[in-house]
Amino acid sequence: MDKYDPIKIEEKWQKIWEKEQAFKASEDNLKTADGRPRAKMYLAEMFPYPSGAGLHVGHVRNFTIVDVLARFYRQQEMNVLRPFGYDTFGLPAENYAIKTGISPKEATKTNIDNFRKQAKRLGLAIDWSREINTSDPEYYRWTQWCFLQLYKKGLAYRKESEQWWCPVDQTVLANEQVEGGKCWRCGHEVEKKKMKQWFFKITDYADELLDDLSSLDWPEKIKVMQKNWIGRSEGAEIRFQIIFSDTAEKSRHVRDFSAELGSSRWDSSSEEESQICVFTTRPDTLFGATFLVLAPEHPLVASLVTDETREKVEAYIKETQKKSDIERQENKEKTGVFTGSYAINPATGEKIPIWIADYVLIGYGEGAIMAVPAHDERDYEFAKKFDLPIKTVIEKPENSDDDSECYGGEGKLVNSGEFNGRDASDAREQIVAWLEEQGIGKGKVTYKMRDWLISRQRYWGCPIPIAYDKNGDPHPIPEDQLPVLIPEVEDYKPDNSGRSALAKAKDWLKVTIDGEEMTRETDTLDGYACSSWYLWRYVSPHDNQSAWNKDAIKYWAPTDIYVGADHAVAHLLYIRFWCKFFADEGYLPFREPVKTLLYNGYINAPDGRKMSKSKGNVIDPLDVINSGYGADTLRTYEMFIGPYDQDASWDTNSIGGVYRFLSRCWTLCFNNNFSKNDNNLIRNKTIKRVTQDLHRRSFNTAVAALMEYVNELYKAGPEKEDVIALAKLLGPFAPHLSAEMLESLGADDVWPTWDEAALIEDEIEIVVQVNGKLRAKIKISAEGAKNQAAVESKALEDENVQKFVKSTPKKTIYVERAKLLNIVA
RNA sequence: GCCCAAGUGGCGGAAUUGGUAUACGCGGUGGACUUAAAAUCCGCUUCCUUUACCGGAUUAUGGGUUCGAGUCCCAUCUUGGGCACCA
Repeated sequence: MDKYDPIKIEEKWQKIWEKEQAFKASEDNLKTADGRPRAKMYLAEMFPYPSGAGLHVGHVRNFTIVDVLARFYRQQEMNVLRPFGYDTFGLPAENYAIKTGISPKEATKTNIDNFRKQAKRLGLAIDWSREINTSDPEYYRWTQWCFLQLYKKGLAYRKESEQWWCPVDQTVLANEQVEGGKCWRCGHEVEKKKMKQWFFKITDYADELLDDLSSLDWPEKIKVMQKNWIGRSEGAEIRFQIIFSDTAEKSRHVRDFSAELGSSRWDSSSEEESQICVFTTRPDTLFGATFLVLAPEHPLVASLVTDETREKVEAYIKETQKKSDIERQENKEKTGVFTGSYAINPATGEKIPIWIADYVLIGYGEGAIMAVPAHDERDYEFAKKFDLPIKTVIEKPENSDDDSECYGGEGKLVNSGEFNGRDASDAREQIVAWLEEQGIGKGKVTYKMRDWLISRQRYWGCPIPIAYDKNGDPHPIPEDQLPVLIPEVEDYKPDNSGRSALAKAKDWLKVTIDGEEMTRETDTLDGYACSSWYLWRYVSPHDNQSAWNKDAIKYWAPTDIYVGADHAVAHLLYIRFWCKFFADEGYLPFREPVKTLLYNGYINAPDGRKMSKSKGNVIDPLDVINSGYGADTLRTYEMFIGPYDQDASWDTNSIGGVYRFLSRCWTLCFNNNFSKNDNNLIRNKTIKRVTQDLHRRSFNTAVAALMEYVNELYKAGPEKEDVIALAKLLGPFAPHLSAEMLESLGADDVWPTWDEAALIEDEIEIVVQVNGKLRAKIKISAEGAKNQAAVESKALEDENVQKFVKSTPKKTIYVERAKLLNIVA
């Protein structure tokens, strides 16, 4: 018998699979060989960014999860689509180009070739004919088409606004790409910069994106993150009449913040300029509003200051501007100044002071609040510090254990005029109705989510298919002129003009549309736009008539299982947004792109820290394969390492155990020493366990079950049938070894089924407890186990049981399902 | 601060519906084979007591419900993740 030589057999099978295009998917593959219908199954991982460093062990885990499921469903004779692609636009390739002069296009090609070669060595069951690459003009032509569809419907628009700007990468960033005030790519602190930018109007779908979360088979933590990100709050906007102080500046020097806020909320008549609009989720506490607070950037501030307060207010505003957003977030100590003016609480008619403070944010709600210190933590803190009145309007219920001075809960209204005695929850609606009657407010919903900023001032991205006429007005590039190709340039470096390197391609900039000379847009699209539709491209990746073929999409999509480890609120929100948009446009027959989302954990270095080049603790999967372990061991090890959705640390010793296990599988098959032993029980048990474990995605215990099976076959001696079952069950984890074994055994790879009857044992072991403590194990016939009295009398015969049961038992509990008898003595 | 998840041997982890806690693997240890080592094969390996059996303790800590709790409830501690002045 030859020794198990993974390198040899893996090369052999990879060649065979390549030649036979073994995993090519077709929507015509509807029936099994014996005529039963095949269900479709579409699985994908989040496609990788092919970095120069090649595959790392995290990719292997991610790809293997998809592969195990793909092969499992395939062996169960389903029609499986399992494609692969590359997310290739982005900063690393461009920064590499700036450093080395090698074009991003060239570097990307090299990296893809390397990635593909490495992925193939894992033995993945991929339909390689469907490979896609987002920086391929054949692909980004359709990204541009998608943009134009959004543009046509007004969901891609341009506006001037303050945006996050990374001074290192010299580009703006989406809110989703700013992590803790820092650039997600380079980690440098971001700044605000006012620029005219392109946006996608994701906020149009805020409600649906929120509501549909409940129907998704996604991890709860992702749903919560998306819910928080959308940040829907229901409440009311209320207008407060301003009493201008005599010395308050009447000639308005209202600064223009309307662009900043993306609306014309404050482009208003003089009547509205004498009012302050606030947003609140607690209109029921209106009677307790004892002052107003405006964000320092609020445009009305300039007209509220008086001669006495001007100096202080201006100093405060200056101080706030100096602070970075991070500093503002870090320092929670309340600060603020009085403007000098007052407003009227519309409910009480009382005159209340107007303050400014940086704990009120200009970007949320109305940039102004009514402060109810008795029932809001922050307002309470502020009122205490500046000695402002606190007025209770909600009575704390008597049974409440909340003993803080500031009560934010529910209760009955007091000090609230005609609303006294009402429940706060009812009063919310009633007060809003009253405000509407009075014409001074209305019910309103606000969201934390902002529109998706998609402009990037970078070279290596999908050009935005827009050109500008002489007046600077945008025009879409006609669809028949797509793709707008990325021009070749000498120097990829952005300058600080706020324009990408595309601006350096002078000839490319000129374009004629409808006989008119225009200048092309030089911004490129956020890479997330390119990945927002790729799951649909996979169904017809080479279609040159449409982004995706309607029949193919109807058959394959939506994606049944999508596996990733990142992008909870960016990519995973964007694909849902595009899906809903294209469903509205009639291009998709479903409104959610992914049925089941699996979110796998990371693999850390043996010391538990993140793997990184700088720490020198990176495990290279190719080294693991080439060291002699092979891909099957690597794959099986990464499935055995722990639950797929938890982080795990690499253990260099443990992988040896998996290799030993596969070697033992090999030995069982190839030492030509089959016995005639009856292993029906353990074989059927194992088939059942592995099948059920795979259905519930418990990959680590499925491998453990196979290990136990092999250990038992070593002891008992295997029948040929036992080894055939083993080879089939190994298929998802160790496909090369499985194929080699099945070939030698002359068997197909169809997933085995178990015989429930074979699982019934002749003699059953019953656990006997006395007062819940294990005291004996007795054996009884299957027939006897059905009879509680028989089990009891047998148990009481046991010497050890007798030691603990001195008199007649008070009670006995027999659980046949658990094979357990508990005697209460 | 708020929300969520988790805490089980020396280590990674298992226990699917409240029913034998510690499966499987690593590490350790003893033996077989070998001149020897590696590889391989066969044992043992939660802790305490014990040559062994028997027994006792144990799933972060403290209570509770139950015939029976790693699993359910309450409180506390620790770790990880998310959100973080969002009115």
